[in-house]
Amino acid sequence: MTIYDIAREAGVAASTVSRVINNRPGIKKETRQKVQTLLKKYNYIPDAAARGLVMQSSRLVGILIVDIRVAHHTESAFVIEQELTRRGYCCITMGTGPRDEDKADYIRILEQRRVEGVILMGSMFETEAVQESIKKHLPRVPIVMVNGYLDLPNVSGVIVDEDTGVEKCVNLLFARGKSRLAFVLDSRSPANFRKQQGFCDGMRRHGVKEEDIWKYEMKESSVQGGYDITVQILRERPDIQGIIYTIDLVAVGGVRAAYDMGISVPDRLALIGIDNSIYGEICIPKLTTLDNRLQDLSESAATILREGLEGKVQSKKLMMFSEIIEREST
Amino acid sequence: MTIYDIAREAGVAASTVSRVINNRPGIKKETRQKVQTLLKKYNYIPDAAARGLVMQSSRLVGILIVDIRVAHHTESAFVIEQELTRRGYCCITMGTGPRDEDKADYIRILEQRRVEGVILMGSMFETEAVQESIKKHLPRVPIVMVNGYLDLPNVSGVIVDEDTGVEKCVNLLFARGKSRLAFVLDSRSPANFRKQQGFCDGMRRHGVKEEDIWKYEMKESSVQGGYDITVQILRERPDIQGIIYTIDLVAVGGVRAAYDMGISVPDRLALIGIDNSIYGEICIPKLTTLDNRLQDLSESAATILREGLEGKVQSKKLMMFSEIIEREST
DNA sequence: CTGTTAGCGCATTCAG
DNA sequence: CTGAATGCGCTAACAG
Repeated sequence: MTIYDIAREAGVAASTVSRVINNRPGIKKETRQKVQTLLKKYNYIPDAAARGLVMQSSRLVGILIVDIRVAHHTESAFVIEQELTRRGYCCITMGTGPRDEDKADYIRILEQRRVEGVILMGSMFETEAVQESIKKHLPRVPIVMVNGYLDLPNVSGVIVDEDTGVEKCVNLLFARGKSRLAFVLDSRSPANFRKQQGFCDGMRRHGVKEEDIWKYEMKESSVQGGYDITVQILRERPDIQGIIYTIDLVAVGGVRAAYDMGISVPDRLALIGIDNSIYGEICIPKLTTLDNRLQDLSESAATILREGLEGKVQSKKLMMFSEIIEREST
Repeated sequence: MTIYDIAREAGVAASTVSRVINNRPGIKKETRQKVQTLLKKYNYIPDAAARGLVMQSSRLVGILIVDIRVAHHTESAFVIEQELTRRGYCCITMGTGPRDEDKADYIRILEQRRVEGVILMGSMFETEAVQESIKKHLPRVPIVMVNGYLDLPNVSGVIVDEDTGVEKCVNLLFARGKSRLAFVLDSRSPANFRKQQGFCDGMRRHGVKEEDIWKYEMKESSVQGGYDITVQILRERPDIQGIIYTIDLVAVGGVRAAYDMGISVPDRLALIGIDNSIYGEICIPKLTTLDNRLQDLSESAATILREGLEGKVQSKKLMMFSEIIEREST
């Protein structure tokens, strides 16, 4: 069913049908009526591709997420999609997978679909390959990174100061009398390295010697992974007093490990996660966590992208501040 | 940058460029070389909309999810997207929101984008309005529902027998010596009503009188909501011995409520959730749960949709069997 | 082996 | 107020 089919049956020209569809003025009432009846009769819906072709605009926004199973990323995507959908854009979100070349390739796919704006979710997109792909394929399309940044004229970033946030966590633990601390990295994302940097800075500021700044890295970012690494840490360093994890999901595995080993939290061991996710509210004791304010981050990202879509200024770098939510594990 | 721009600079016709792009045979090696060099030079990527228009095919698959924040739905979407992307389709997933008219409207949006296949995630799409919208807008496009079904010639459903699954949960609790049981409904989806039905059937089969089949419904599907309703249940029925929740997320709220009220799990109170989600592994004690095998469900859904995309048979109804994973809460 | 022509479905001139 | 003609970027059929 095309406008021509409708036009023929209505005994008018295709352009008239087009005018009716787009509510253009200057159509006789009866003609408009007649056409509209037919449109309804055949459940006619214009082809977005054809319309986009002639209008030179797709009204499409791409949201790229490395892994849509990661809770805090879908939370963000939800907020952003809501806002942009309200503004008349059609948000298509896609999972790229962790491989760098695939992430870059999805930039190409977005060019192919002629998106008018892009959201990049998470610091995992802060890579050379992605940067090059943007330069190649989407050098003029407004792009906003959530918790990440790339130095390109059309890319904006909304980031949270997780480094100083983690430093504050270190301070909190010291204030609670815990000074022998470890840091657990769940995956090698730029954001996580920033967190680790904050940990090291905090420890140094407290006069801890370099060899007593304990850093651990895990194989798999999961509850089980958090469990395993925590057991290992407790074996290697029986006198440890506190652990900071890059992500709640992994920290709750640590809570369980402590429980199974008969180590009381927070008395003997204090635990802190990051993200202020639902996981931290489930476990017993409830997890102290660094709130990186993803909700606010996402809203800002949506706003900045909207401005970009409307042709306003680009390439902002917005910084937000994280804060500790102290619960039962410290 | 269009094929015409490339063609002009290469001194050939547009169709030649098109042939090179699509690896058509019968092009002189040098010509192909010359064109390819230019394609690379300008990072040329064909416009999917224009190509789709003339090829009468979009290679687009739509995945509709009511709320992308719901973990088990994104888990499913992840699996399906992986499979279909591997087959050369471009998956666009969108969050519809809970309102019935919005869900129906997204069917229209998918028609507008001329998708070639659709995944509907969850039983929430099992509504009159969605059914009508499919009849109106996508009567010929293969559609697969994950854990749901609509009786339409182009719609297939992969569903899990959660009703008999819940009945098995009832049996388990009776086997553990628990006979005074309650059922908690977290939201009014068809799947949840099926679960409740299974609960009632199971109770009746054990000779429980109708007035002793306790059913509760909550306002908000969340950990806190599960906490609140559990406190309420324990107040109203101090002698209760077991609770089955429609979803793990809510059940873990119940675990916490029991903990705070000093009620030992599972000795005095047994708790069961549904979904076999990560939440159940986090809480202490670990949650016994009904595994509805979403992974398998999703893989089957992807396979069926793929067959539909390839023009094979449609409108299957595939049933899978859930099974109890007993952990520490029963 | 390559160029010319036509048309996918639509919106937008420009005439009338 | 409406129709005919044109072109968006691309592929395919047909010539040559």
